[in-house]
Amino acid sequence: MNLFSDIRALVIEGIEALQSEGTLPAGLNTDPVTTEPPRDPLHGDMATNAAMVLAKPAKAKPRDIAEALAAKLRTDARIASAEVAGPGFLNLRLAPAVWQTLPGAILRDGTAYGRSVMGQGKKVNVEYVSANPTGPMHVGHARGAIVGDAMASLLAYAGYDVTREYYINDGGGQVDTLARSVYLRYQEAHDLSVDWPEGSYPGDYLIPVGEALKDKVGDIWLDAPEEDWLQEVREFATDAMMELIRADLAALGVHMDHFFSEKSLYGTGKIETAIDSLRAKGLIYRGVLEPPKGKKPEDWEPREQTLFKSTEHGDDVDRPIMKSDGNWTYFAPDIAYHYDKVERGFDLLIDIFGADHGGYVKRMKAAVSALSDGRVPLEIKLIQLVKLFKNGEPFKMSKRAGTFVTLRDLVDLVGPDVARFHMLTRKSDAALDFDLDKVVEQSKENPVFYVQYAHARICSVLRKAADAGVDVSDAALAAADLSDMTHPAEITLAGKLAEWPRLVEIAARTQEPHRIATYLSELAADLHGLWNRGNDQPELRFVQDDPSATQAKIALARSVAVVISAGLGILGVTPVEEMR
RNA sequence: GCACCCAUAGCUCAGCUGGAUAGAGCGCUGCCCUCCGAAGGCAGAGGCCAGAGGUUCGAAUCCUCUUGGGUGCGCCA
Repeated sequence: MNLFSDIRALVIEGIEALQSEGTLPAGLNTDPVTTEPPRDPLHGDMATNAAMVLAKPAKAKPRDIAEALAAKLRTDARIASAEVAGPGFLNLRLAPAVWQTLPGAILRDGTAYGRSVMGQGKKVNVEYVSANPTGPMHVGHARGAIVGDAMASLLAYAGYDVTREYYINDGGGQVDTLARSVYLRYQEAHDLSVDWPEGSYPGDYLIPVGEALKDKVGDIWLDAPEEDWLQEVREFATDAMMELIRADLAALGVHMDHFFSEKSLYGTGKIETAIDSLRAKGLIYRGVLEPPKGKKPEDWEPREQTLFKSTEHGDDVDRPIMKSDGNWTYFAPDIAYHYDKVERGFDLLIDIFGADHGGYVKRMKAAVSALSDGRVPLEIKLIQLVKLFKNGEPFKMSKRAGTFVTLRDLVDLVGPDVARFHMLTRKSDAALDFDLDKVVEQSKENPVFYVQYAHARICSVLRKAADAGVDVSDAALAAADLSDMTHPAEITLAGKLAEWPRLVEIAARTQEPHRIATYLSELAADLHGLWNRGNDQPELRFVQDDPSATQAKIALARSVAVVISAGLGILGVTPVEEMR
């Protein structure tokens, strides 16, 4: 059920009728024809641009087309009025009956109202978080995790076949550093005093890992050379870190379908296969790069290395894939990983990166373009940083002062629902302010509360009506007679509900889950607006003296609750039934 | 130096594959609380959409340039 596409279909029918009677020429492309909510409600319920986009190909004046189309549309029972306005807009007002049937339709569909088939079951891989397994995740990771997770849910709701994936960077030198740090904690667990070299990970979170290692192997590695223990400690340490990370993600409500290990690419020929695929396309060569301009390359010396000709696929310079010591650069396994994704048959790849990886976008897109011969698009979303505040003051994070805020701290302080909703209130390519106190405040300026409150209010009304003996089951409400639902405030609210399926498609197409949060805030505002009118106008209250009148009023309210539930479901936020 | 991202009300930000008189919250001004939940409500003032060109019937939206801010730029991932 999508009122906007229903009416659009009606508009297209009208255009076809005009074509068959010769008023409009045949063969017009109607794809650009849209039906959308008018900016000003005074213009009507819905507007179409049909006359304006058809004017040029039909070689006719927009207003003439609009008049002819209006005459056709007026014959349909669903159209109460059709007026030409401005440069050629056709403003439509829908018959009250159309609005009156909407809540029932929503209640029959439940939270599936708004689902779309837009994605056509296409396979999408959303890779997000992918934090290094060297320690607990911080607040910045939280935003990427939340945006990625909501993106995945949104695309699934819009009809895509979604896989949520995490790439574990467990193959590089940093995990050696991690292993050495754990080894030091292991020595400490045996009451040895140790020195922490530059660049190690001295965080407290490795103390229990060192203890656990001691419990597992005793003292066998205490005096052993590094080559004896490095490999095993590395595995032990990354396993421990991934356990930590999985638990943190679970606390946020994030659950991956698949964890992909970088290490699994080494020694298995997978990197070589991927690089060979590029070599077969003539994109791998030995060469010398120019030094970057502007930056002072103090120890720059021209050096021949193995390069990927990423400039063939839109990058600015070619990129090295092998270090001078013969090892792969970090880029090589990344190529192999994306090659694997392409081989797994995904139709669309989405990577969620931190903004500090912006310089990496072009080369990664170039790699996927080359590997898939341009068949598989790679979309990369950069997540801007989160600025933490506490009571209006910037909150300085410092490991030394003990004020470093981890993802787990964040969840413990504000809860997963508040964290998730607030992180999704801004588009992800803009920086976000997160005030640890204000996000839990219960006031209108806090959208998390405002939306939750709307849902709770509706639940409260349902409880009240049920206490009065009214049947408030969705089945009963869906069958209620809404022919008295005519007040503008009620129609406005129904109009907002009608926008939901359309908004889902816009959000999915633009891959911007924050639009869901924005919409929910608007919907909540309309609900509260109707509620407040009930203060002055008793006929607008949801609970009436007459049970059947109450059912009619509540059907509208309940359908708002259903859409809020659906929207919050995409965002991964629990709709609450009571506020305390 | 180059690349990418950002710039909308005093503040924080929405703004639909280009559409009509650019919206919300906060703050400000004025009214309102016996009323389904005042955890507020209604109304008002407040804009050169950073600037300049261009494309278009039509531009906050697309293109070019300029300015201001962020991020990144060969053997770290």
